Amino acid sequence: MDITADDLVAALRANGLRITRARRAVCRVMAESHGDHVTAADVHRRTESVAGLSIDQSTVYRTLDTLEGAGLIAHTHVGHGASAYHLANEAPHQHLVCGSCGATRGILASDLADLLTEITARTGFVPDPTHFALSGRCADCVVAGSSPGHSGVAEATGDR
Amino acid sequence: MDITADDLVAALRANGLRITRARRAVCRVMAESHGDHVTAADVHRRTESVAGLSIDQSTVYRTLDTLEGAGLIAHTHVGHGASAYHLANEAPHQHLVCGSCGATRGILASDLADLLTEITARTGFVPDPTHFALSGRCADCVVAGSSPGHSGVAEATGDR
DNA sequence: CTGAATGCAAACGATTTGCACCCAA
DNA sequence: TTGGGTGCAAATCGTTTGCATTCAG
Repeated sequence: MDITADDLVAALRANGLRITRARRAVCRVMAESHGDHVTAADVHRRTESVAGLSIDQSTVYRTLDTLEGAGLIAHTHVGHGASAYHLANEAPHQHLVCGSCGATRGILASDLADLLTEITARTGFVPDPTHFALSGRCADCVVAGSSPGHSGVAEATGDR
Repeated sequence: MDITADDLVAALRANGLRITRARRAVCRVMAESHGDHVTAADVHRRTESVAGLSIDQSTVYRTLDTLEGAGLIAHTHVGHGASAYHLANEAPHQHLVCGSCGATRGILASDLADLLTEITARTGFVPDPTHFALSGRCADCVVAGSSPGHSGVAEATGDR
């Protein structure tokens, strides 16, 4: 059930959108990115290597936007830096970003169902865990790193 | 136990840092901001009205950075836009940002303890709920707005 | 007196936008 | 043919940085 570039293109066509070289290239990159998160810059870079053609960065943004509008991809704010785009058919997951080493891992939203329900129960707010990352410290850094909880001084969170 | 501008200044002095007009002004603004989140731009604007003196935006950033380094304030990434600074003595809270109306509210981190513990248990990852906001839909927008979960198309999250 | 802080201006990365040109339908 | 897409360049927003000047200690 992996989505292919053709699936994406077909979906665009179905939405009455035009199929251009640039869109084909971005669809291809996104389909092949399958599984990991790519930034707009990544997509731009990859269209060159994958499709061997140079499309403008602004076109990449516009195309990603179009794909997102069509519900084919989604993006997540992984902290400070650039947004991460991924296929919309991936299982919804919360991104966990380590403030110390920068590592990113995901946890299935379904595994957080209880938590999310609790937030809703308590506040009426319905969280969308997929859209913003959650910062913290990964297991490795917790073990290796300076333990938090010292002189009442805020812990550096790794971003800037 | 509200922190005053003098407390902040004293803390800076205790850290061996110099007390300047700019720092005094930022301390005052932060102390008075007590309770809400202010952006660097807010601070800049308020130093003008509150202290009647114009300090450079870069100095505001540097000073906020200094205060943060001293553990006196902290900042949160409330989505797409500018970071929100607040006094470090506030109870740790997770920010909830409504993707529809932009409203922000907080939920005490202590209320999420179970959830956070669960994430750690499952992944080894120790989340810091204070540093990134969580997006979703506030109670009002859930009632009023289009219900999520339609044709498999990703829901607009309100940012861009 | 001396280095830590400042102001200024310029540079930054991510993203958006205006506009003339071009090509998919 | 025609307007939806594109490339290009310039603008935006939030933030940082280099450098000469200033001032707190």
